[in-house]
Amino acid sequence: MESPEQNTDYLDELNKIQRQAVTTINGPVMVIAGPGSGKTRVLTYRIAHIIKSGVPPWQVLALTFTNKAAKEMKERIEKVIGPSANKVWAGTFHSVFCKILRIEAPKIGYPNDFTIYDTDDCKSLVNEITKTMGLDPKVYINSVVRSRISAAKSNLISPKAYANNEDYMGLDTMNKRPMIHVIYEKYLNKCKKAGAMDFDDLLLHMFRLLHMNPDNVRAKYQEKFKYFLVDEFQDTNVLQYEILKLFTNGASSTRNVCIVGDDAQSIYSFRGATIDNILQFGKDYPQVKTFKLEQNYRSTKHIVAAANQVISNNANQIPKKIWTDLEEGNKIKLVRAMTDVEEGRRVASDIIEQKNRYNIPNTEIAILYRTNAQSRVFEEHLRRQNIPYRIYGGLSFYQRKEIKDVIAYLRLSTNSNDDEALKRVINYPKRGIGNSTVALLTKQADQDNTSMWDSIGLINFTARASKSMKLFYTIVSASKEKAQKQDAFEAASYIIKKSGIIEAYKAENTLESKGRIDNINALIDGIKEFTDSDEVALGEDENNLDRSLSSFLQTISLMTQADKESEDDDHITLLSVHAAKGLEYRSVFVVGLEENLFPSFMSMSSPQQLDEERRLFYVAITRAKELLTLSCANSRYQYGNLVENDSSRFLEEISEENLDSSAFSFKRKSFGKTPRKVSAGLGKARNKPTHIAEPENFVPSPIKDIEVGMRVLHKRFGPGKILSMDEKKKLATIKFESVNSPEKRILLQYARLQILD
DNA sequence: GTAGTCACTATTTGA
DNA sequence: TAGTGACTAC
Repeated sequence: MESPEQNTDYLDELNKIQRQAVTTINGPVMVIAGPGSGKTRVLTYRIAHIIKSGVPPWQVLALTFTNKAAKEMKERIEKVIGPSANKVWAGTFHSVFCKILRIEAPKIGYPNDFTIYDTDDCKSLVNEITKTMGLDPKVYINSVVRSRISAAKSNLISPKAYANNEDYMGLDTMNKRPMIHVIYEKYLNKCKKAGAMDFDDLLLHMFRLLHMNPDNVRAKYQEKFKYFLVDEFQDTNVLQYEILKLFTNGASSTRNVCIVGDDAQSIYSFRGATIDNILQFGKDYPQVKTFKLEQNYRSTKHIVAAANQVISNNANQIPKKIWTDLEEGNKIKLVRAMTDVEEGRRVASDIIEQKNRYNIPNTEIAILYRTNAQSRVFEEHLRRQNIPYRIYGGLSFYQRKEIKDVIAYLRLSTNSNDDEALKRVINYPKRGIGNSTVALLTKQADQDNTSMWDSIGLINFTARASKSMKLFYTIVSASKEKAQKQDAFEAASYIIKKSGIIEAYKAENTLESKGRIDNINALIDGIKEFTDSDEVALGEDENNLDRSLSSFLQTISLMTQADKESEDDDHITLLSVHAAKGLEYRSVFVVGLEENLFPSFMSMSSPQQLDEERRLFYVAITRAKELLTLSCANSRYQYGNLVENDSSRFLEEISEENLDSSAFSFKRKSFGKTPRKVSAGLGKARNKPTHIAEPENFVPSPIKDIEVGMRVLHKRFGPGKILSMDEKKKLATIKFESVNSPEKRILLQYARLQILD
């Protein structure tokens, strides 16, 4: 362990205000950190400084929003203080609370091995509840119900409080959904029975634990953690802030809490974040010392000036002025294209030009858009120009079907009450447990108010179902035992083998199924890595590593795709503005700057929402270090229609002197108009057809002429050969040439084929 | 169980 | 337009 008087060279790397923010380690501190102001540096050096001053690392709790931010922070602390850095409790809100709940869950009526329900599980659960309640799924729209429940949780409103809350009930009644509070109550109940928590619950139950304070557990953690840091505080919701207060505000707490944030970069109010927390912090911690980091080390003068101009149009902000010492740099370039296709083409050719002229590597270039759907045109042109690219967002590894299936088995083995996992795999691989049997099970469990697993023994199934059920029961029982006794890798290997999933895919024997098997093997490798690693989740005792399967499952539930991103690849990056927060690139393209797109048409109705769009634009342009290009199109295809929009009002908020004079100035007619629909259905030539057949030439042949061995054309699958057919000429087995799947069974009556030769 | 059809919908997204 | 979920008919 380092001695306190060790060198503090790192302080020399900080400016005066940064240094104050780093060295004022006692008492409440608020750091308002503009973009590029060295926020992460302050945060990490502050932690290093705390530890250098003699505080044991495990007394420091640092909370972030993304795993990536947490990881980066840890790595940077390690550079300053060495390997003891990994004793710091640094992680996302969810992962840290998950760790604590894993130890304390029994105090609030949950098992240690609780499962974490992901979004799909929640969807399925809400579906089941609305169905059994006989509610119309068109009225009780799944996503709406879930977001209402989530909002209630994030604002600490219980089902009972919900039912008595005029605002919530008023809105629900107005939308003809007065039963949401009942769904909410059932939802909580079902999760409890299943020993499951959704993402919001990790926060909610953390709150309940500290609030209800069984066995005086609050004192334990107030005793344990002496120094608190919260990153991106502007993105916290009410619940998160209340938890922070419970941690820091008690009698035995020293209230050494530092929050870091930027009200101008708050872009998540749509999911419950509230800037009020920043304002409230000053009231709750009146002795707070505030530091404003206003010097920007990232961007050149033109970019910083533009950012200031844009954000000054917002009402209500903490006053500050971002400035930079860096050079003037290039002016901001505007690209005005006629169509979205032209926009894509010009951005791609500009990228080539920049790479040549300024020698910018691909990894230092990013295209930022408001909606993910915009990425397609850019992909096409980048591909055409042979520029390698990668898109952020999309299906993560853990969301793939085969991985979810395997994980469902693993989940069931550590917590057999996990109904969602059970429903997923009870008949996968197929073992003859059909819908009616599952329905029977659901009903019984509902009646007895138990889990489906516990109901299995109580039902008189038909002979066939009973046999299948016994098989399933044996598999899971054996798996449960392994999960108890062995480490994650050993248990998982056994369970996966026992489940028969790999055999099922092997039997399919297609390219696709081979890929799925590869993915399952990759998962097994991942589990091996987890078991061998010494960075596994900390148990009760920091030196005692928890290598159990349930620990593994809880860890991966909180991971996302971005977490396993390989950074050394040579590619440019395409991502939404939201996803770009916290990142920086030498050259940034912000595209689609049109009214109704950016700002989004969804945000036109209220000034508050428009301000959030403006903050989003502010975040977008401040990602750029040297080169910033803003582009818009006169017309673009949206939902299959050609739509004309004025260029974005945000462009007019940037002064001419910061803009490239070679670009022509903008004349817009008026804001706030709905998009003009120009024409419909002209999009035919835009995208290459995904199928091979030419629809124009397609003439289906009469069924009677079709024979085994013929080469035929299918409208969607293209040419193929008929391998076999039943006598009545109803069903044909066809091998298509162009499709990666081997044989398809086609009903001739419906599918229509054209004989080719 | 599966292929095909129909109707519907359409920000942003972390864990 | 494109993707999805529900439904249907074998």
